[in-house]
Amino acid sequence: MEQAISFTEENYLKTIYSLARQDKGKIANLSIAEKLHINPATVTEMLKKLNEKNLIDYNRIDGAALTPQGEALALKVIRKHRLWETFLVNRLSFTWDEVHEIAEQLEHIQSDKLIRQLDKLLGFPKFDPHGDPIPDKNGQLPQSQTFPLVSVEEPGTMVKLVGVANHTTAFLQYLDKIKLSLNDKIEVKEIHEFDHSMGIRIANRTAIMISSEVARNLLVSNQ
Amino acid sequence: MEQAISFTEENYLKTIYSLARQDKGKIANLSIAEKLHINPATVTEMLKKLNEKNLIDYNRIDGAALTPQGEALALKVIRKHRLWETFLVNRLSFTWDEVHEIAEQLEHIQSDKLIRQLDKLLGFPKFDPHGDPIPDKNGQLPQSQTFPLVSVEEPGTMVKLVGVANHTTAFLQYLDKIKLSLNDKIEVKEIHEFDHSMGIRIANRTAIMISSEVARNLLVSNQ
DNA sequence: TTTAAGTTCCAGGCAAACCTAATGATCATT
DNA sequence: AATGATCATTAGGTTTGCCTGGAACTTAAA
Repeated sequence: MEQAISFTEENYLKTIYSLARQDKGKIANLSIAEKLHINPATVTEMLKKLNEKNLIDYNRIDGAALTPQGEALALKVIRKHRLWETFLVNRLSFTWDEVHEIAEQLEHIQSDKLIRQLDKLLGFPKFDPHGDPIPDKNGQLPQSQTFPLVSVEEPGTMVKLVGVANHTTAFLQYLDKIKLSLNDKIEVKEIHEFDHSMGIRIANRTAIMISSEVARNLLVSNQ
Repeated sequence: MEQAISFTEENYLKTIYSLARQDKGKIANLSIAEKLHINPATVTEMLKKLNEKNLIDYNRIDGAALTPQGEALALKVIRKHRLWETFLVNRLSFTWDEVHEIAEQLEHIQSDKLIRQLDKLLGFPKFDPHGDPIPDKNGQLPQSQTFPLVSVEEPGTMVKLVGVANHTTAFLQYLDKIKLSLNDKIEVKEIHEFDHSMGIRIANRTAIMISSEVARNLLVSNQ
């Protein structure tokens, strides 16, 4: 019994997956409704349907959690999304703030061979242009110990930008403006207690100031 | 007033375009219904809708014909389809009998920049893996004077395979089996009057027999 | 125990894309 | 000019997928 999954259903699974990452645990109806900008009643309906299809475990008290099948499907969609983003940036000269919407369409294309070959063409990338990990064909996420820049407490610390936690066009274009790119080295020069703003040097250039909000959205690793 | 076009509507436009190529002129309701395997009443409904949107000129007596806008849209979809097929074969190692269904999905992705960049990546190809002409970004089709092999009347004629008129998996796999590929040289050795079957030599190999049905679906050019 | 927050149930709606069955129009031929 | 064949249209449904608002319920905290 091959059950077809609609675009909408795939998007719900993706949303539940990403909320579960953040919130650790079962997902409330309302948080899905807010994220997707739809009515909570609509969410209830869909959650019941996904529960029927064994893609989530759902009850009114605990909320929703992906079943293994649901998680596999969510990871597959995420894999496709991130591979397509990588393709768009690496092969078709898109900038990192342009690719999300197109990838939202491309992620629903159904063809296992297509995604396998695309992965191969791109050289089996582990991270997409935003630094997000790309699940492999078995749904395994590459490990990376990243942390938000804002959590650095010692001036003088050197880190490397490996990802962003905010994918909005506005934020990405801000990074372009301050000429901060993935894999750039960042040295924390000063940390201001009162607002957690930071002075940083990017790739040994002149130091600049960034707000704690920005620092919160920059994911970095040691060295 | 940007009016959204659904997948289904795009498919109707494509169908009308291709029928107009064959049948020269206005398209009857019934021929669309047969091609898409749907009920004529359904077709009537959709044709009225497309007429409303000024994508076709339609009345019950003459049938349907694409307006300039409708033709431009049809050509755009065909362009996308054929560029994606080219990408799949040239970059992702697909065979020519595997690509149609995936391209049917990919052709509906909306992004002008995507298709422009894809075209560039592929080196602005003029023909897809089946030899079908790819419309350029202005909807212009490259010219090529091809004719079906079956129309050759003189034994000894040398031609080149430049396309196929039948895109079914069965036919394409038959061509693979007899090791006939695009751009192969074909020499017509003998023509049998009674059934129009032909003896041909492909790329100077041993001669083989093909039926007139096969010869009808092989598009060739001189030299 | 009351209230607020969250969830669900219910009734309903809407659009897209398809169907059947009956009716209507057109045309070729006699 | 009549007739029958063919094709198109109308009318009335169905299904799928998505959505809404409002009433009612549950739960947990004040």
